[in-house]
Amino acid sequence: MSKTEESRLPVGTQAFILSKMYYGALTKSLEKLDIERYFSVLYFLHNNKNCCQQNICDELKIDKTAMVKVMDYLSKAGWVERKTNPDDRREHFISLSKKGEKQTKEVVRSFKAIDEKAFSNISETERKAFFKVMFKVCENLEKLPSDHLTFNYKKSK
Amino acid sequence: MSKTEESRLPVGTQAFILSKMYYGALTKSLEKLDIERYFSVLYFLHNNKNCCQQNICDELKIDKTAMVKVMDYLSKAGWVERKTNPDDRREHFISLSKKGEKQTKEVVRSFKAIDEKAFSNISETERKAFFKVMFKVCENLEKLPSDHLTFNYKKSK
DNA sequence: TAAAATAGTTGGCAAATATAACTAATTTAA
DNA sequence: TTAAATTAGTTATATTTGCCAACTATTTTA
Repeated sequence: MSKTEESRLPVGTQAFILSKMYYGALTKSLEKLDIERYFSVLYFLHNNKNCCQQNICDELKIDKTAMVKVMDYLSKAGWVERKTNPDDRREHFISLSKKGEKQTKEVVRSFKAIDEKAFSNISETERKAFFKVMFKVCENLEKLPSDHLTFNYKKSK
Repeated sequence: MSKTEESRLPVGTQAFILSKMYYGALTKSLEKLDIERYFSVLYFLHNNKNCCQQNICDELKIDKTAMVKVMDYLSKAGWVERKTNPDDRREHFISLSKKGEKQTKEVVRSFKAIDEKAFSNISETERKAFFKVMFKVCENLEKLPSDHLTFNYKKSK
């Protein structure tokens, strides 16, 4: 199972595999809820109050037209509410509803439980170092020229 | 940009973001090719001879019905060939064609170039430790009960 | 104050993901 | 040793996602 440096998968591929397994486990552990998608958005909203859709798009690298559908789904299910920002009426503040707030606690618990299990045999030091590198890699990747990426403010033609 | 331990995203979410940025950059850097998808499969085939479709599915966590479409796409484009394994005629060995072999070198170069840039300001030691943790996390996640995951041999009902 | 940029929306299309049901070949276990 | 179970690959289908172009409303800029 262990790979040599030569044959190991590229970091992007390995990260994608990790995320697929992670969401498989997460979705399984949350199947009793009345929604079955977009848990990462709820996690984000739990930690970020008064953000608008574009903020979520930027942080989670989700396309803004996809975000409309996410919000339709979550507000229809009664988890989130959209409120126009009075100081910039283009923006819609997104907040968890009473129900969403309550249920999201369960979502966050599941996320943390799976993180816990994912790092079960890994020391605190190693885990911190791992995330430090992960953030650096993301920062580096953000600088590279990129295709169809998610925040389509301006078309490159 | 740096996160506290409390507010940082779950590892699965962060890995997914990383992979989206990674593939954005990769796709951009390979846009001159006559294919525009499934580069990770080609990378895998470059390092693994005489594998059948299921091997690729298992390693890259891709559903086997999706793999059929991947193989249709790549063989139609003339990059790969399917050959029945004479020792187990259920299996189709997948190999790179002459053209695929040649072009995949370019794909592998691009992967390695982006990995290089992704880890540009990260030491060799840190990088190795990072991948070690990444593999451990994947191993841990593999053990968890999981939904609709990709290798659907047996239905859990 | 006209032009440019931004937040969000809509509609459409291609691709990704998952399920169910199938064929053919091989392995297993009674 | 053969009937049952499993496996590799395929087909068909439905749903979701990702991306683009075009649009409205609002705010920023020059």
